[in-house]
Amino acid sequence: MLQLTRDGEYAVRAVLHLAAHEDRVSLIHEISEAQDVPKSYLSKIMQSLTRAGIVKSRRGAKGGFFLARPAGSITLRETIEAVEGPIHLNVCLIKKGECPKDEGCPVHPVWREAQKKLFEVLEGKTMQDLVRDAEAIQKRNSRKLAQAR
Amino acid sequence: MLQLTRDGEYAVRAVLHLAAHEDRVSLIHEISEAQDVPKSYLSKIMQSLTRAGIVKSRRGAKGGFFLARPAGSITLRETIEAVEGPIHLNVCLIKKGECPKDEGCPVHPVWREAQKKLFEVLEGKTMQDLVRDAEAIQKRNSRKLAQAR
DNA sequence: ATATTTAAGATGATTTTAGTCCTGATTTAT
DNA sequence: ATAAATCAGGACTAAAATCATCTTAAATAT
Repeated sequence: MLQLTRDGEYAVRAVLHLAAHEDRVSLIHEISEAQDVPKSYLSKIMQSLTRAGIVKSRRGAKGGFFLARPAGSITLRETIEAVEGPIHLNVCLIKKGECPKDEGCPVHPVWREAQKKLFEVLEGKTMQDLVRDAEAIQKRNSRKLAQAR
Repeated sequence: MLQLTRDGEYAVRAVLHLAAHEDRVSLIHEISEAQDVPKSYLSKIMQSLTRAGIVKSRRGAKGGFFLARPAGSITLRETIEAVEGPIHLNVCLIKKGECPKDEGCPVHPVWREAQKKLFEVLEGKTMQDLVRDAEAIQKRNSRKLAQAR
């Protein structure tokens, strides 16, 4: 459907949560509540993120999740692909031979271009950027609220 | 899966075929063979394209399909959305209220930007452009073939 | 030991995808 | 008038993807 799945959306929310609380570990339960993601489902998402090397986990008491690397080095694209697999806007971009025409198809370069542009946007934002953006939005909203009084 | 479905791919092939043979009507059977699309499936695709006002049809002997408008006025985006419905890279772009955070979400503007970029690419190519591109590729390939001899 | 957490795998309901097939409506040719 | 050619529309289906849930195992802190 040319649309991000829940997997990708939930992964972004989870990593963003960890990025906003980089100083400590976060529990599945906590992330689930704060980010509005079903707990048992989130558990699967976190497993993928761990395997992808984006987050790390510690089991047992005092355990939980935390970023494996600085938030400034984790992009949206990386986070999404960790749970959804590599993004290919059209099957013809997966590899040679997926399209009958393949070379010789005039639409192929258009999809390549579209995907490149998409990647530029998704790679242009790190989790650190997004945490800062969220803070800015927060500040703007509370100022608005103060004015309304 | 953030990927174009067969519907969209087939629609593009079909409209491209009509654009390359704008002087006459094309049969389902013919398009199916030439563009490698299952015949009975293509029938559905053509119905959507007709309803969307991109192609016109005539029934009966000497009937078939043809473009409803000049190929230069039909974009890739339009063709795809005719069969897949409006493109929304993320559910949060469908309308307000689809996302729990909605306003206040720092990721939302990123998706808006990504979608804008995608639309720019898909709207920047008309069916006329693509037919010309295909001809250029054809010419280049036959020149290469001649050199190889 | 025990309580707390994540890891991994099995399972399942619902929706989407990617088709097929049949009947009917329309148009043209004879 | 009738037959032949074509598209229109709807019913149907198999397989895959989506979006979860649940249970058991493993690791860790106290």
